[in-house]
Amino acid sequence: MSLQKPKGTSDLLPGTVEKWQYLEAQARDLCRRFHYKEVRTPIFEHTEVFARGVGETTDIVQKEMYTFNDKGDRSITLRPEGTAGVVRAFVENKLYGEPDLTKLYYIGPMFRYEQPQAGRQRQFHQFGIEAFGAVDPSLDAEVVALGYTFYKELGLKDVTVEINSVGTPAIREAFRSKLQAFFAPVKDQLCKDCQTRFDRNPMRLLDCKVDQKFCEGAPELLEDLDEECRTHFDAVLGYLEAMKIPYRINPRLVRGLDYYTHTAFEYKAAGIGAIDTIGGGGRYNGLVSQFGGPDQSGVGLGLGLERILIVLEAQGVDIPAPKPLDVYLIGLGEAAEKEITRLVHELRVKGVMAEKDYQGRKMKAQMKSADRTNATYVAILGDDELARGEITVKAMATGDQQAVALTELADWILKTK
RNA sequence: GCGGUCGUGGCGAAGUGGUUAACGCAUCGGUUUGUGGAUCCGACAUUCGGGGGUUCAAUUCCCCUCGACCGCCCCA
Repeated sequence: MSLQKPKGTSDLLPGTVEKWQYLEAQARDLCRRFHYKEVRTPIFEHTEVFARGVGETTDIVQKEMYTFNDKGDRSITLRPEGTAGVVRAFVENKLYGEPDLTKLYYIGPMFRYEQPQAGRQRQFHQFGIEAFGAVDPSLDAEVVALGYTFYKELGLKDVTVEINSVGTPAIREAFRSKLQAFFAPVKDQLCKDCQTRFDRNPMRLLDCKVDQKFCEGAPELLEDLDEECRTHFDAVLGYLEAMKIPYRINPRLVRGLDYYTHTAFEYKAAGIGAIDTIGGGGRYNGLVSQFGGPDQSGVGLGLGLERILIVLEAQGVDIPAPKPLDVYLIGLGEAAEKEITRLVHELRVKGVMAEKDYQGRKMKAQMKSADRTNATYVAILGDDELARGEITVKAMATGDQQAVALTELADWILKTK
């Protein structure tokens, strides 16, 4: 069948969207308290934004972007991550001119052309934040803390924060050569992937699962940090401790995006098959100027919403159920059914969640329907009630029934809620 | 991009080279001419992801394709 959703995408149907709405509501409230404001940037950008922003050598840019030419022959790319677009918007709109820090958040879809698997889709969703304008390590810590708090408040258990300092581009460059020198003698013995990593991204060698035996005694980036980096990193850790955010230093943590400087971190949790990263972020001090803005710094994070949902499910954490239907109206006979159509509208306008039958089904079927819908009340209107200007209201949980004046039904229901 | 498993009604799931494709759940109707969550009875796939091939005959065998799930690379 050709009329199916593109590979790696999904339809979020009723029953599931409520969970998304809950996640989004939690994220918005969290950001309100941390004083981050929402920003909505385009879902597609000029390819340059990501190619230059994320880094030409990254996997994202090299093989995962949804890129196409539009009718004006411009190269357009569906955003594979959130930071580059937000930085672009920050610079383009000259938000750096504001007297205070710019603290932004976004929630929305991202796109990467990859083979789907557990916790990985071609269209997925991220909740992310970006804070511009301060190099203060307390801001790094705040960003880490916000993500951690988000997980905590959702009820996620056993989330680990891994953190590292990736220094400055100059330090990384030097470290890169040092690593290559270290691995050069055994280069031929490395796995196929590592042979290519050797040239492209030697820091990834340290992460390799098969070549761990060659990693012993390898140089560590943390040891090569200069005074400034070291001080910054220690300060970040100090603030995390002050906020009681547990963390684990992972000296081999490298992120898949080129723009990070100083702080880099990831959140990990079990339960998504082979994948354990549920979010990550870091500081990016050169990115704003690279986009043509002033020399302002930034820190941010991105959290995968699908992955959170998977882990919540795996851990058996309940998400609050949406409110049930207030009342299901049943009309018996032509006159009563007509009145029900008017009444259901009146109730809705007055703020009651109300539903009725549209298929001329028997009363029994309508009762079943009301039961299935989890309606709090069923209101039954027949000729006799209609004549008296009343309606029979039944509480589904207890089975209790009573007559309520038609004119007072809305208030009666609202009062009992 | 590469590798593995799989694709039967709304859902779950059996099945076989051959005249009517089990069963369970759900749904609808009846048992109960105005009362749900129980019982019993009945109804419900010209069709087995799509295309092509082999065959007298294919849902069952072969090829291609699309998709799902899982894994590698990498990440959310």
